[in-house]
This record gives sequence, C-alpha cells and structure tokens, in this order.
Amino acid sequence: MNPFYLDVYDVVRLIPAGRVTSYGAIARYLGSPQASRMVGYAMNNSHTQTPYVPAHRVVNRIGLLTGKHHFPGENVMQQMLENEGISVKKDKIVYFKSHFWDPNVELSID
DNA sequence: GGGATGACCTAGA
DNA sequence: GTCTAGGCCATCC
Repeated sequence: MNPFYLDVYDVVRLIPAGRVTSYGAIARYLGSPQASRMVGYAMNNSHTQTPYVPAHRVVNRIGLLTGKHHFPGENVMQQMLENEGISVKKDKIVYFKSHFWDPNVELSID
C-alpha cells in the first residue's frame, strides 16, 4: 500500500466524531492539493483497512455525500452522520461550515 | 503498452 | 452564483 493511502486513512481516523472534512482538505494536508481524486480513490479501498476508517466523515467541498453509494446501504452514510449529531438533508450536510474540520488547521504543525 | 474512469479541487472567465 | 479547462494518479479494459 502506498504511503499516500496510509496517510489518507490516518488523517481520516483523526477526524473527531461529529465533524467532517473534505477530500481536498486532506489532499492539501498531504502536500498534493490537486490530488484530491486520489483521496477519493483511497476511500474506495478504505473498507479493507484496519482499524476502521470513518469514510462517512469525508465529503466533498460543499458537504455533499457523494460517496454514499459506495456504502453497504443507501442511507448508511447519512444515518451514521446523524448518529454523530450532524444533520443531513438531501444528501447534503446542514451547516457544513460549522461541522467542517480542516486538518490544515487542526493538525497544523506550525 | 494506451485510453478511459473516478467518493475531487482550483483557477479563470 | 454559473461554466469550462486542467490537473492529480491508481485501476480497469
């Protein structure tokens, strides 16, 4: 497994419950701002990783649950988010800006 | 080997 | 706010 993948999973695991982040934020944190597609692709393989990777806490830049179709059920992703106190409407996170967790800020090395 | 696809983002108009 | 173009790189055909 490439370090990039492992790094992605590691960052995703650091996302606190009730918070979400975006693929681009992770990509930027890893030093490849334009490799966001790779982050999404890494998520495609996240279910094979241990420990569990909370992929439901990763959405696109506008808070849309673009990856919900990759979960076992149709509304699994949404229900898990709601279980953590995040409101989801029309496959989109309500008050996304308030729930947003930016690794570039929260995990800032500087 | 080449071409297409994908849980995306940024920049410019 | 919209649209288009380019880029990232693993994986599949």
